Amino acid sequence: MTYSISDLAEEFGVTTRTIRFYEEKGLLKPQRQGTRRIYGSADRTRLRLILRGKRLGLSLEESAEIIRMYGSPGNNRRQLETLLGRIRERRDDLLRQQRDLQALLQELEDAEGKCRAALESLKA
Amino acid sequence: MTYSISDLAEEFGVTTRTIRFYEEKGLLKPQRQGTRRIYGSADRTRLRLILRGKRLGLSLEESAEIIRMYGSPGNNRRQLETLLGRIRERRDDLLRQQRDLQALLQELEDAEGKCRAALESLKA
DNA sequence: TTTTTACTTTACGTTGACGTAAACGTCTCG
DNA sequence: CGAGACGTTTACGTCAACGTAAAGTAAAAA
Repeated sequence: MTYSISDLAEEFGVTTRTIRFYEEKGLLKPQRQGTRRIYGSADRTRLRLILRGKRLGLSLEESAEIIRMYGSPGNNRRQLETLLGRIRERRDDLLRQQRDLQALLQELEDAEGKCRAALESLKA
Repeated sequence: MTYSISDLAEEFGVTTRTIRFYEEKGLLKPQRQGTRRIYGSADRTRLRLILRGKRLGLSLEESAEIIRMYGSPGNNRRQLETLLGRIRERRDDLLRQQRDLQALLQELEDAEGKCRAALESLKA
């Protein structure tokens, strides 16, 4: 399956400018048909990963790094070990983020409770 | 307990410029002692919330809104209902983020596995 | 064949979140 | 009393992540 740039833009709710920008930054490398960009399912997946990273507050550079982590197990030992290190760093960041998120959710729940209580007391 | 601007800066690992910037944007309103800023524990808490929001990828404006949610249950009915709506929107965002995060953690774990396997096969 | 429609490149503009530097007060320690 | 240490305001600079507009190409529809 292949997609045009506006197919992807529409599907993911971003502008074509955004997608071209990601390419400019080396995050996407679609095929060309003449001058036109043709995206395959791999490109589509990468875009999905980028946007997910964005929702998580990652920079494009960080998302790019994570994406590189998947693809290239590489074969050099030292490279593998640094990669393993980076993966663990990222994971620790994410675990901290998970705790932050949990706390924030809890507090929003409390706020909702207070809010509903206030509404109740208005009825009375 | 009270704090100077550099007390807070050091404690939270940010610059004083950052803290002044947050004030400029209306997120903090410390007491003044002459021209000096004096922060209380409420300010400190707000700063903590802002920085947590930042780690979660929230903009300052979004963090500001969430902070306002805690403080002001307000008393007007319509106000309370819109507030309740905003709270739920935010919560839905966060729940989505939680799923994103979980997926990313899973994938990082897989990547770690692949990475370790590659290291093993190098030993052999 | 003309006119849309979709796509392209190039390039300058914008916004959020600060960094950085200058120029100035005010303690407090030696 | 002079020198740091810490604070202040003002203002221009910077970087990421796009937005926006101009000017052109190519294919498809009227």
